[in-house]
Amino acid sequence: MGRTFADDLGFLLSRASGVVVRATNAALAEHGLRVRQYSVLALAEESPEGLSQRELGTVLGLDPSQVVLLVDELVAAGLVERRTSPSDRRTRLVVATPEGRRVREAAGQAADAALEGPLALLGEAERDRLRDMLTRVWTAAG
Amino acid sequence: MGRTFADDLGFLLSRASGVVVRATNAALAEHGLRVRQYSVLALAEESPEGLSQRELGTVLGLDPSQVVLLVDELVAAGLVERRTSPSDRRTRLVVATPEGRRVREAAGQAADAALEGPLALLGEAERDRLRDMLTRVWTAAG
DNA sequence: TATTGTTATACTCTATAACTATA
DNA sequence: TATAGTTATAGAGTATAACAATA
Repeated sequence: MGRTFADDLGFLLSRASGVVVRATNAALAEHGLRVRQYSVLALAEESPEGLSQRELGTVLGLDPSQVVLLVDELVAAGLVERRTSPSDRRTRLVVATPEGRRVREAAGQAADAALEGPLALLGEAERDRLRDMLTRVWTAAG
Repeated sequence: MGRTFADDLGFLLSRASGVVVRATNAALAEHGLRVRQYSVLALAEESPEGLSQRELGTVLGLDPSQVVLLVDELVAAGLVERRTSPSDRRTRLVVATPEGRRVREAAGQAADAALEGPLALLGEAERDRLRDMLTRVWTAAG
């Protein structure tokens, strides 16, 4: 079929990811965040009771030790707090603070706007298909 | 529309890229390569006259200074060589050696096989659509 | 002057192992 | 014995700036 390296889906995925992460980091900079921190904040903010660090790592595809450092940074910035789970004292629930919720809202809008550049050539239906396919890549890999 | 962070295309792209890069790196390890080095080798191997480092950086989305280091490593491994362009002595053409061509072939098969895990849930037609969309993301960002 | 490649440096991200506290 | 979190460390990836050689 005459496939060349330019058709390699692994390459295309990592290159597209690169441009999107760069654009998002640039947009998040004015909010004092980077994508990885923002992803932790966003997930915490969407879960009123908070998520355990283990759950965060599982969803994000990060090692638990990386989650610790990201949460440390967000705690230092006053955007999330660690609460010991009432049902299991090993578990630390990560919960967004009021300030964290404000920052997530503002940073989220900046990140969404920054995404419009790289996604400009994709219609809404295509974006839905892309979401679906990328989710299935994650599912198959797990 | 009730969008949550799990729908964020930036997040989905970077997470999918992560699993694919990890799987590919694991498969390339026995060939003494990592994905970035492999990508340079593959592009050089496909172009008999070689590509300039500038071209490599442009296609791969890498800074020229990063290309220098990757080519250094491939040269040290005997997989590519630098040739001064006859038409412009500033330009160094990166050309695969015979050994580089052999390694690219074997490593390419290993990388392709490793991709089948993460891509297992995508049919051939979907993969074509995914290639197309990811290429347009790159185009729009450039 | 502009472009190609190079060197240097700092920072971020990733991978791994060892350890603690709780279960 | 297993799980959640933590600490430490090394290696890989990314971002910038300054510079030499050539155009």
